[in-house]
Amino acid sequence: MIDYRIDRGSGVPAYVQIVEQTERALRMGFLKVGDKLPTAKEVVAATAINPNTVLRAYRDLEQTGLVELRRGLGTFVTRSLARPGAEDDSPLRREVTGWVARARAEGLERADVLAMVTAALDAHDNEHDSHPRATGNAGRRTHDRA
Amino acid sequence: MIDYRIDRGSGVPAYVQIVEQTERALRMGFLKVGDKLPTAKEVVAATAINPNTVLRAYRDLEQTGLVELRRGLGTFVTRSLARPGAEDDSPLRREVTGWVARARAEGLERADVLAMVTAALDAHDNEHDSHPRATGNAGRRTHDRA
Amino acid sequence: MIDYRIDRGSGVPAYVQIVEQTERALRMGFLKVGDKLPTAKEVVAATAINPNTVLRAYRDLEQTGLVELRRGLGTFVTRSLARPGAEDDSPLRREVTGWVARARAEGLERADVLAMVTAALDAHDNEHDSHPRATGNAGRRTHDRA
Amino acid sequence: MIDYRIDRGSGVPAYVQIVEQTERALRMGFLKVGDKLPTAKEVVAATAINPNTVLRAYRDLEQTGLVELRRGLGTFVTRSLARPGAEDDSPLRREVTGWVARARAEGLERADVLAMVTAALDAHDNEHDSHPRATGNAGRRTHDRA
DNA sequence: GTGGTCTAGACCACC
DNA sequence: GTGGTCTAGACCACT
Repeated sequence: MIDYRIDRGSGVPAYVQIVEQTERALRMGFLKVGDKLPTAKEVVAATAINPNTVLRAYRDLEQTGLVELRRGLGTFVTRSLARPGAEDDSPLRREVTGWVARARAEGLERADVLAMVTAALDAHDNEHDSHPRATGNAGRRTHDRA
Repeated sequence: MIDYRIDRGSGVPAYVQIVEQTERALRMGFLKVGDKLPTAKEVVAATAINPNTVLRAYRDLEQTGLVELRRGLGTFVTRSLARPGAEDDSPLRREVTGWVARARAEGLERADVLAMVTAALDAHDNEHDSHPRATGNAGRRTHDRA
Repeated sequence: MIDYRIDRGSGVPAYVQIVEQTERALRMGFLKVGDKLPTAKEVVAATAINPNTVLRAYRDLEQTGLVELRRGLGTFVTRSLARPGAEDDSPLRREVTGWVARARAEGLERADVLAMVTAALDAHDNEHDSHPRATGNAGRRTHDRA
Repeated sequence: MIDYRIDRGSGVPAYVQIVEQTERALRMGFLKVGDKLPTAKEVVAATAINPNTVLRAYRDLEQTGLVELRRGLGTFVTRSLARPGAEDDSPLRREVTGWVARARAEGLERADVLAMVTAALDAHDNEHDSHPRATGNAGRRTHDRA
């Protein structure tokens, strides 16, 4: 069961954080079609945010076609975002796991690690083709934050 | 000169995006002590957001001691967040550059790449001690988003 | 300026009524691209529903790409649903105007008139082709109520 | 036998859709006094909604005096809403049938057709006296949606 | 007991 | 002054 972590004080709305974390779990295959999301009540118990805020996030996810809210039953995944190449045992996964371990061992913080990857993405996308970007973290569209 | 990219429609407040991007540039050494940030006017011209929003972000950065607003002159970096190990020509940088290129070549999107790194960070931090986290993207503190 | 009428006690959520009425106005060309919707405050003054309920409806319309919410400015139409054949002076419009007048003159209520049209639509769609329906008023998809 | 079509995702409660469709069938004479409504079980089989939801709708219809629930026997129509002028072979019916066919032939969708009629009703009722309305779809009273 | 709507009011983001 | 988020709590729809 996905376990949301809300960073109050990050300036990012709580419902956006839930949407982002859910999408990330879908991309990684941690959540699969048919899986049940925690009930609003469970999220409230775990995060101390308001049930309405959770429902707002779930409604957003429903409108993008990723989940389905079934009254009386719960909220269920209806679409996967899993990518070939991102599986748990793929070469890319194994490589990034090692790289992250080395970076952490060198004393880099979580934010440093993410900054390096973002910079690498920016550089790559600027050199190759279509959609260049300079320093931005902003997605080309909504939900491009990871 | 840093070039902000604002993703309207991501749900993340514009001023937060500016702060995040600035901190990322500081971590990567793209911005150094003494460097001048673009004026609010320049940012407005480039992003079509309101000057007050830019100033709000700069004020936040000033309060965390990263920049200094000098009236009539501009906004200047006063503190670096650069890390040894994250330099442009460090092994870690070279490795991540290659890894990102391979991931992109396999068809993974920007969001997939960031999701994989976040998952690797979560896994690492869960196994090794201090700051465990499960699925969260949220930083331990404010501004830990990359 | 569109003038929403909320039927409390119809069982239909207020925000759905706002969405339906807005879409209808778009189909009829009463609202055009660039037009401003009333502010939440104005709707509240006119209908005595809560501002959050209005915003919920506007958010829904935004997510279907019909309007854009601009903070500090208001809510604006971004896409038309106008159909050739439904213009104010089209033959179809003139015919239906006359027909409605005759129906009303014969003592039929508003609900009778709409029931007749719905029945005619059902009969037509059942005979011709693809998507038959019997008695339903329900749309093939969301927002098919008029 | 009336055949309910529930549009899940329209935002309109299922029991309201059943009530609306039943009233429409009564107005059109598709259901007559003494006719039996489908059992909750039959509706469930056809629509995949919960039996309690069907019963809730039938109870509403009973309270408005349109049907009678006879335990062990079923639900029966006790009052007609049929209107002279709305019969199957009336001039008005023939006219609207032709008009609908032309509208559909011109490529108008179901929702366009209903929007045009609603607009015509609004215009008519605004000009002629008693019950003016501008853009609304809402009925003067409960259950005035067609 | 699930999700869903609505209300009320406080505070924030943006123009 | 606009829309936006979040909270709190009441009541409803549905399984």
